[in-house]
Amino acid sequence: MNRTYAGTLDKSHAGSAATIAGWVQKQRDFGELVFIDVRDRSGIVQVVVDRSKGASEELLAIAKELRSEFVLRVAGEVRERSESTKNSKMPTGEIEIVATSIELLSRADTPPFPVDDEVDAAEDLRLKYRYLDLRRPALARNIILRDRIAHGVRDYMHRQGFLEIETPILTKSTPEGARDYLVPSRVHKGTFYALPQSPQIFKQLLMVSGLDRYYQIARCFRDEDLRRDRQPEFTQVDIEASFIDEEFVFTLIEGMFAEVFPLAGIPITTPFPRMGWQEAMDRFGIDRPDTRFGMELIDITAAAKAIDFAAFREAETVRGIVVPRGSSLSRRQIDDLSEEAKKLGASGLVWMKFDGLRGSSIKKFLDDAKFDSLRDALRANFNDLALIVAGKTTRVWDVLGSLRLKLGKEQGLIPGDRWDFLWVVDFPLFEWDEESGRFFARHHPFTSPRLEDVEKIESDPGATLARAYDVVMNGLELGGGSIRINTPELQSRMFRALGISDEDARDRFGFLIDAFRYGAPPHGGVALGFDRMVMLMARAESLREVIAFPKTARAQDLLSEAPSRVDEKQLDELGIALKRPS
RNA sequence: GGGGUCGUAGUUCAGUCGGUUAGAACGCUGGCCUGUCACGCCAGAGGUCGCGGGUUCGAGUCCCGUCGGCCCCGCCA
Repeated sequence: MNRTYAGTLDKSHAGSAATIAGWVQKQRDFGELVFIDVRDRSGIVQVVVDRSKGASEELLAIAKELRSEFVLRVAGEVRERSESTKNSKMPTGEIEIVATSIELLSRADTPPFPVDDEVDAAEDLRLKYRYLDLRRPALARNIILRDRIAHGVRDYMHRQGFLEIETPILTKSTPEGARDYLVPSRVHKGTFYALPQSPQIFKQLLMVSGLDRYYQIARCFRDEDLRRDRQPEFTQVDIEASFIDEEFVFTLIEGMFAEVFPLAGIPITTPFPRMGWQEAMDRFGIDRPDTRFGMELIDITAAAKAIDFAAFREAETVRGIVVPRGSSLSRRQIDDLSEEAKKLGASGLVWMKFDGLRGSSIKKFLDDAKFDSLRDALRANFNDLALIVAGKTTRVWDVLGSLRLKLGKEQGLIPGDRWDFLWVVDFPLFEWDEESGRFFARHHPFTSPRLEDVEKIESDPGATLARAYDVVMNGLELGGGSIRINTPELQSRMFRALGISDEDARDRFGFLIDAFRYGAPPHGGVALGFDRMVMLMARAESLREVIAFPKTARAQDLLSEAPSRVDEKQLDELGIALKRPS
């Protein structure tokens, strides 16, 4: 049976026979004349049954019986419509199929919501009936795009000589990092597998194995709370290669993006600009800067210290952002920003308006000369608004970085059709954690320090730079990676610096440390957030729009109703007793 | 864990200051209709106002609790 996709038909098929199969989008009954819009994954085409043009009584009877979402197969002849009946709103609007036979394959209950791009049904309903939601062309298009991108990635990686290798899903829990999803072992009662947060250790082992160039479109699991761009199970394009350096990774990824992003009409210019972590923080207050607009952070510590204002005098740094034409913001709006700043940890937010009135929240500390000196330091123009935060540098980065993004969106400063790709490099190797009073690995504990920084691991950990890199687009982290440590000696020093005892390290990563004793090549890699890539390319607002069966904000699958209770018998077999049976 | 917001017919929503029988549109059911594509016309069915409790003569509306969707903070090496 030669089936054609409905959406692919056009004038060039006029006069030829065609068979389509799909769902009834809409039936319009005129008595002796019936139109049926038939939908399949490619689109919609109009079928016509016309008694006056020779359609049989039986055919008409079937056509009249059709309801939304009935499944049918239609055979007929493609015909160009007369000029007056063409529909320019439909891609197939110039033609229709004159049915010679209609086979009713399946009836359907009235759907709980209309299967139509126009209608915004409640999200929980859409998730419960996901199979219906996926019939909607807009959503189906995203899933189809996802396939194209995955295929593009595989094709590219294969040509670059990479092997697609699967790694275990049932693996070992390695605390530190995200919370693990655990799977109890039946054979070894009281023990648990963990689902992988990423295939990190396995891909490094594959390098020790000499397989040399690995990639995988890998499912990863993290038991943390969700966001619109975070699902508990998600997909990474995971990559690792031996005998390579940073430049290899940059070129590889730029080449991949140059192939894949144009599939969604997004232009790619390579090579991507690079920015040091320090510069990113100083200019944008964040390690994944959105470079599509200005309003950068400006250091005004020198000018601010000249003012007799305690919060400035005592601060480690004083920095500000200048909102173009922001002097029109109301007191209320500025108060909201102030509150936002406090929520982010600022002790206060100083504002200055550069209109004729020279308004400021610290006006009583400012004479005209000092007001102007701050204005000059901020390089502000007439009618601009400055927002200034003083305090610890990391805190100031945080607050101003967030306010910058918020204002950029609200003030419409972000140009719509721009795609700013960027490498962020020279990350610090460690990050100081106030709470526990120790250093953490910023990326992960296998990341190599820069060669010239190796001695700082012990002498000045905070100043040690890593051979790590992130690829960022429009302020979104698309992926990150590093060149890894490949000697047991350096790895041990790293663990010690992190306060992980030899015993601990043995227990958690012993197999990797062991492996490194048997000849580990220099290697490194990167992991890309595949769902996020698809989301960007689909111009979707949420990851849920690009995953076939996503979970809710509370990590449930409303379709299958997972997670769910299990039989007492199943728990017994696993040697598990619930603490609070209910 | 915290904050915000939403929850009324199958769907999307309206519902005034707490007051009589809870409405609209779409959808659905039946009928008519030959060029529609948001078809049109006629008739009709359809409600646990998320759930539980409270205040009140009286609650969709007020109060408390709870459940669920979404967004944000924390969290996500």
